Amino acid sequence: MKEERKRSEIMQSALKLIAEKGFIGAPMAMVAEKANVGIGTIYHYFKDKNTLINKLYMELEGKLIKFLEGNYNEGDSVRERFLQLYRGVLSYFTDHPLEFRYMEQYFNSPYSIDLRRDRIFDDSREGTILKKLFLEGVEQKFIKDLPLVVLFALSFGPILLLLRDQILGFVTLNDTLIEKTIEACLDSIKR
Amino acid sequence: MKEERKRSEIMQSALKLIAEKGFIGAPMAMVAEKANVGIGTIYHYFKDKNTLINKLYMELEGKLIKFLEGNYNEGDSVRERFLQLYRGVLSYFTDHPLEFRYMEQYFNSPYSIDLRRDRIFDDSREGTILKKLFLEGVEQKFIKDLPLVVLFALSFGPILLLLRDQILGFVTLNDTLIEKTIEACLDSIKR
Amino acid sequence: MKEERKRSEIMQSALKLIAEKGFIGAPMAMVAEKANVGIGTIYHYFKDKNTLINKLYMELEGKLIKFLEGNYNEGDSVRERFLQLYRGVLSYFTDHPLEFRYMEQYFNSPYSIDLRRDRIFDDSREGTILKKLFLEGVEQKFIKDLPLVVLFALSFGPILLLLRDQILGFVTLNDTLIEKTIEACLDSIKR
Amino acid sequence: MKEERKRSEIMQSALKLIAEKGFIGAPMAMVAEKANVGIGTIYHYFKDKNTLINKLYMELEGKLIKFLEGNYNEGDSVRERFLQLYRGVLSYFTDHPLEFRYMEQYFNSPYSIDLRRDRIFDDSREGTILKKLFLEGVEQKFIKDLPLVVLFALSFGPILLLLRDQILGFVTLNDTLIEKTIEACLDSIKR
DNA sequence: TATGAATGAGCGTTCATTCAT
DNA sequence: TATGAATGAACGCTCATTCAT
Repeated sequence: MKEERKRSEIMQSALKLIAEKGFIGAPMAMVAEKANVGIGTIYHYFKDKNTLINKLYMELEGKLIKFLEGNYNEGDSVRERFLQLYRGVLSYFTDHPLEFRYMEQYFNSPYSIDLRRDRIFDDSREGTILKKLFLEGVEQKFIKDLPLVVLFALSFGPILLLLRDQILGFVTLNDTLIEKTIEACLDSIKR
Repeated sequence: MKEERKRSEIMQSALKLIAEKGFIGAPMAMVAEKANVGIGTIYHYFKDKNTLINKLYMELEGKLIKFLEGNYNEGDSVRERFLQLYRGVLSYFTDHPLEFRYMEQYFNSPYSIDLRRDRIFDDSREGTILKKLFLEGVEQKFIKDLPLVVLFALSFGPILLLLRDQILGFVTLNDTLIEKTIEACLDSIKR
Repeated sequence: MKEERKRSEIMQSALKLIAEKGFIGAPMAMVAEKANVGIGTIYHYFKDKNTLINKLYMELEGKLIKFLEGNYNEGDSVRERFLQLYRGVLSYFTDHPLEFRYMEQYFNSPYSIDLRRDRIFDDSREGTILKKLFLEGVEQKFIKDLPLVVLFALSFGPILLLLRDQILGFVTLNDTLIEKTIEACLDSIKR
Repeated sequence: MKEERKRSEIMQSALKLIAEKGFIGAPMAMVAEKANVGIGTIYHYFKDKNTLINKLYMELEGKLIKFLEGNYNEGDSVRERFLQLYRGVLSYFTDHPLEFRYMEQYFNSPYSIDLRRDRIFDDSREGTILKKLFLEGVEQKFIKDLPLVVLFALSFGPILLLLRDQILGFVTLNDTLIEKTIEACLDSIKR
């Protein structure tokens, strides 16, 4: 119990520091301090900084996927499922800005070398869902017949950019704006 | 003359190293070595590493804008001008992958703190052009009536993501694919 | 009983690790792991690492002396007793290479500060035996009249060097070679 | 000029500290301090601690060999040449106790892994001289017909042990004692 | 008695920056 | 102007030791 608490506090501390100041701005000593833990303690739970960073990423990714799956209803129309995914990503990261900043930095760093975003279409559950949704849409002639990477970029490129702007304080997205935006995303992949 | 050459070689060296290995992978000593210049010399041209990084970014941005302006024809239709801009960004960064990697890293780092992307709509020439184009499109009822940031995200979000994938080797974009993609981008902002 | 087993396994573990990897290559955690014992347990049996190392040395020394005494026959001639001691040391360490490596490292480290080799002539049983043998040989005009340290160095210097070479794999000593070698050692102290 | 002085002071500092306190007792910060040099400076001259230690060893070995060669006269009889070598080693290390302690520790550590004492018979000048001397002695039926390693051990084992005792203060060797000792060493390899 | 999570001083090393030449 | 030797703060990480269970 207690041990899991320490592990979790270390991860929280790392999440905050790295999200706010980047990997360099988050020395292990500072992570330890913010977690109210001795430096050595971190090394009981994580082999080294690299491992901490990767484990943290994987945990955050897991949480995101769980959330998206919770909102995803196989019975809905393709259109509705797309809108639901877009809405989900936007609302999840709006509620979890640190996680957005962290994941963004993670992808933009050598840490993600073995775990590139092309994973998005790998055989993980998340990858499968998205891939199947795209293929189903293409088959129904609802979605343009373009490569998956292109469809992905059209779908999520704008959303990721907007989330960034929102988290940095350049926009505030209200509900009607969000609906208009995700409709626009759909417009770009719709036939 | 000669002095300008040194300055330029330092910047080239920094560009390559940082684009390929990130800011951490580019210590000043290595930048100097790759530029065939003494370490101290860098500090004659740039106050410190921070300054070098910022100056380099500004230079790269300037080159990009110049290129885009060269391809931009005020006489063209709004539609054509959008397509031209999209095409321009895609082709410029396809030809200059190091610059793409550099700028991407720059935005994703504490170095860009004072120079946020909201500059895109500031009073620089580039900002003005893009802003005017969006406003003109909205006025003509050709473009959706959405905030500029949203329109920007819809326009360039997909393109930036695709460029990344292409540079990392996950896709290869041929001309017809490019045309389809930029049409799709236009679809998302078109009424 | 069981407690003694733990103590003994800790010592075995320390012996192996230190003999093979040196004092630095044998952290307490590793000693504990190899002994299938909790880290804390070591500290029940030994005050600290220093104590463990010293106790281990003393135990190994005791075993060696016991072995040498077993082969030592007061009734033999001085000459025979010398040869028997030389033979004993060679055969004991050939059969116990880890113990040789351990003791060698021990003497060559700050750990042995309080327990220098001059002990060899102290009032321990071993010291007494060797001292008496040298003195008896000198008195019988069989051994050169030299200081005890010198006689000791002449006797055992070559043997220790050879053992080292053998354990490291540079020589293999067979029985005839051993006999020739110990005769040569005797030649150096013989009148 | 000045640069070479710093390099040399770093080596002197390392020599003293390591000889007196061992490799662990000589942290880089202490080496730097004793050399009146910044920590970073050490790393200009030596890639890392390992390299410093190895370079230092090689330098000390070079000095020793030079000294021994200076005292070695090809025209002398085999007997005289042996005595001269023994005398040389004894007097060199008596005058340079730190170097003795350093080299002793070096051989007894993982640092010497790639540079084992079997080098003594390799094709370095030193190795060649000693090897030739042994072979010549054997051929002249002056020296026992034993493997080189054994002859080496008989010759230098006692001397190294005695030097150790002397440096630690357990004996003081005067000239007559030295002469008797090296004669005894010769006795062990003489036919 | 036995455990191992927790600790933090201390290590080797890096690197942006300075300054005498 | 150009250099690179010199610096030391700061980093990631190790490990002997403690102590609550």
